[in-house]
Amino acid sequence: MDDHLEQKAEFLKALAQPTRLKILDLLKDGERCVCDIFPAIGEQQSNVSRHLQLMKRAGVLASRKDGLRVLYRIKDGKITRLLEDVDLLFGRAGSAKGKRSAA
Amino acid sequence: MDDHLEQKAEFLKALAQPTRLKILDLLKDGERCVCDIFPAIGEQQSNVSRHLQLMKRAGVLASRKDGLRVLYRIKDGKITRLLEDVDLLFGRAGSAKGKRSAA
DNA sequence: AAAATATATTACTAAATGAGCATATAGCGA
DNA sequence: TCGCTATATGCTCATTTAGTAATATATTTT
Repeated sequence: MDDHLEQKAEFLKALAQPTRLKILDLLKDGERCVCDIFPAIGEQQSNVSRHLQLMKRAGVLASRKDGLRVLYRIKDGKITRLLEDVDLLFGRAGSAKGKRSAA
Repeated sequence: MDDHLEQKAEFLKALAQPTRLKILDLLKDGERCVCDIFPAIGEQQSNVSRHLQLMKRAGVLASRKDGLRVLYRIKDGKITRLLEDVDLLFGRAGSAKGKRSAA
């Protein structure tokens, strides 16, 4: 039972960081390779790679290889929903893209 | 826009810690004073007090005074839902109490 | 007003975190 | 095979974090 707590905390912690939120915001539109992500958010490749690993270990992301690249994606649509729900808590609709019904 | 990211990260971070998850698990049944919380989760009063402050600042909790005591509560039912949704992600129903429909 | 109770705050310590830079590893094309 | 590109991994540094213990600040009761 305490084990579950740890896992839950780890999962939430994986979401709870600005750089990672930026990455997730990109990935909500579909899978992307590291080479796309790090320029898009203005962080170093190594830094982004680490954040991706961390989120993967926490169960937030999944990945697959495509030749040289590694494509990352959000593991479960529910996670995207979750993040949108957090936005709603702050009276924020999603970041103007890929929104759902609005109610 | 980056401001919102920070706020979102702070909010999620406030949830992403085992001791705080224990506190939230207690509070989902209703408001509680510090004096009830800290023995219930086996942490020091000062430690719990600081976690409560942190969650309050992050917008997770609200509080009111009742005589000597301070009663804390989860600020918005949506937050409780959010935490339940995280449980569902791990194939966990809520912690056996106060569950909703079960989907 | 003094004692008792509940909560918040401060100072300290150990551990975790995020970022940078350099380097290692893996897969592709010549 | 060699070089080129993409990703992952050490290593270090500065900062943040969770916890403890001690103390300060209410608020109630006597």
